[in-house]
Amino acid sequence: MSVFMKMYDAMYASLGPSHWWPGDTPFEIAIGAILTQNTNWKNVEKAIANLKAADSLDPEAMHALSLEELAELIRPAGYYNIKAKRVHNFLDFLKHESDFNLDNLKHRELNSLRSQILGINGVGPETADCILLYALDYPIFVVDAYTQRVMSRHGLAYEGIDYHGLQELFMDALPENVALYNEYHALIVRVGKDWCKKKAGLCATCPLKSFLDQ
DNA sequence: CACCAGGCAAGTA
DNA sequence: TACTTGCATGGT
Repeated sequence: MSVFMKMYDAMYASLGPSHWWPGDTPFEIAIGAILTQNTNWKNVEKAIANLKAADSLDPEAMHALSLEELAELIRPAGYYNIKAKRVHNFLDFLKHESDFNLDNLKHRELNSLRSQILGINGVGPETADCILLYALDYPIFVVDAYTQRVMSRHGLAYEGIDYHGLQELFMDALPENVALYNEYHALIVRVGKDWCKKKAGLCATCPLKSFLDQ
């Protein structure tokens, strides 16, 4: 068995299922992916609650809002002016490419759809991959700052490895499986948040300790 | 008070 | 290509 599967098994055995991505619909998940850029998820929840309360968590309704109105609703998520533009850019894309229906994107080939989504101003590799995996069920591995930190801190990747380098590491080693990619990323985030923090510490109780000691 | 949070684009050299 | 900076609220 590969190191990557052993790592997964160690985290899953210790932490159990993560139930990601939180969100009632694929659309809510996609919007959440943009709102959570460099931002605590708790703040995103407040923004999403505001959108729901305003009956605006809907592609057409949200697209009809002015940037000012949108910014005000998503204010708790931080960077609200720039995120209002980013969300609107994504909604423009949805309008023109899928008639405001995310499901209409699902028949497309992964790599070409990924390129198109990356073409949206404000959607970079992580956000695009979150949308593809968590909202559209494509088999793409999501990398983030936690992945970078957890892997390099444990000597499983060199410092400075870039997004796609890290992504290839996982995707070359793992079977192409949406449920596996989904849970794996979620587990890494949980380990990153609770044990492998920026300011070191807590390694003694880290779920990866037993796996690494072998 | 400082630091961090499920990034990205634009500017600079 | 490889850095640096702006964007901003809310929790610890």
